[in-house]
Amino acid sequence: MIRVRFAPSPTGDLHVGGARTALFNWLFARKHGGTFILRIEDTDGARNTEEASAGILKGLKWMGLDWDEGPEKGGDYGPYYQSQRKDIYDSYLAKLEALGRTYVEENGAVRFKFSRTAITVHDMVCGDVTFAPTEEPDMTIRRPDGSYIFHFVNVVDDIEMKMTHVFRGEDHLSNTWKHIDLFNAFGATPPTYAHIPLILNSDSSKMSKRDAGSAIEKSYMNGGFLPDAVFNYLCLLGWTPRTDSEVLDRATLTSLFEPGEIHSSNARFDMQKCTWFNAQYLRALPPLDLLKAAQPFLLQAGIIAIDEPVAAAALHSVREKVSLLSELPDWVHYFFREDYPYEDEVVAKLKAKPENSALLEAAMAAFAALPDWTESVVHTAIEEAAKGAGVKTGALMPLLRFALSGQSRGPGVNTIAFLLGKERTIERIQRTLAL
RNA sequence: GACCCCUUCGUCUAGCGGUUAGGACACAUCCCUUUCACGGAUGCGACACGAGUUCGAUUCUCGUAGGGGUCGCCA
Repeated sequence: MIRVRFAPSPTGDLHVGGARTALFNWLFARKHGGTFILRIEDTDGARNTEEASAGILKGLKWMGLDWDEGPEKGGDYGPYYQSQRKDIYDSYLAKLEALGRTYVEENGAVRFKFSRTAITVHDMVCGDVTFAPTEEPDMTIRRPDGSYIFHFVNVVDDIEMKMTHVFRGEDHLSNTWKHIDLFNAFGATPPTYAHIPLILNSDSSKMSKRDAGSAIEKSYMNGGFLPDAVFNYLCLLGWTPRTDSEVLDRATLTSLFEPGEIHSSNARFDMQKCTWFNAQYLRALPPLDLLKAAQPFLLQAGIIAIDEPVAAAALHSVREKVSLLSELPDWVHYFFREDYPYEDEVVAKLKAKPENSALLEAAMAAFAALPDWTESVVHTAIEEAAKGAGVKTGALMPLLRFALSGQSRGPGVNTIAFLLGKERTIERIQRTLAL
């Protein structure tokens, strides 16, 4: 039975590196029907905060990385906060003491005596990596105040929680021999490791919490990204599934996931490509799902969508024009207010030719005479109005677009008119004629 | 400084001894078109360097250079 874990330390928000680490663990667990555990490594009281811990849970949930054991969930190997596991660590320390593998510093800190033998890490990504007997000083595993250090608790918990595999950042590879030394001391079998490549900024520096685009909540949740898109893009940073398309849903990514295919070289984060993925997912969203996803951004822009089907249809009509949910309000606001603003330069164009008013009036008359109100009927009416006025359809369309939306770009004019309804369409033309 | 990992278009990558070195994002041009987009087509663009192994290296080996990581009483 496969058991994997994501073990963040709550020193800040969930960032893309952490999310990708969690993602690979999650994929592996889900693919093999294993257990995905969330363990909060809050052993450093001075640096950990509850807000950060909550933020990490929030980010994971948003990404759809649900855990089987851990905070809010429980499980047979809890507690899942290391700050609550002191008794367990004490007993493991006692084992080490009994083995004569520890000694106490003058100030009370406890150190673990390295075996000082060659240690080989068998890694699913990097292959076998052998470290020569170390010359480093023995490592501290407990602070003078009695709290424990990462390397120690990490190993103890991986033993206690029966982890079978560990996917973690490659920054841990150089320390893994220390962990194996501990596993060996405890007479435990180390998990199978997979050290995954780091995510770098576009300038090749390691992406960390404070870098632009690193925070899941701030950059992606609040930035108008869809979780599926970020999930998809992050999968492709360090792993290439053997498929033609790169746009793949969770089920496909899960079934295709192979740890052995994970790259061993670092990857730079490309916000443009991540945004492109988002655009792909945005377009594929059914209207009501799009509305649901866009609601927070509409609300933020002061748009209250009362008529859900119409709002959904309005959003749907511009779905191919945007890449982010946050861009949607600018494209649809005029559907939700009668005092929509007019773009200045288009007002100038409209007034530049006196005959424009006559064209708009012709269109208005044609609309008024319509017994039905569908997109195609509206379209035909516009064509005929243009014909009757002796101009091309293409000359009338922009005028109507501007009258109905105040903008020079948007969905098809017949679509706008249809969604507004006959009455509002006529009112808007009148409002524009009065400019 | 020591040790570890890595090195194909600007970026993400395919390639696992013989390919016109393929795809995606971005960019450029054209087509489509009532706008903006979408979509379609085309183009631009890479094997870090040096030895060796081999009939033949992007591919294997070793160096060099470059990048990243680790060496905490952070995780």
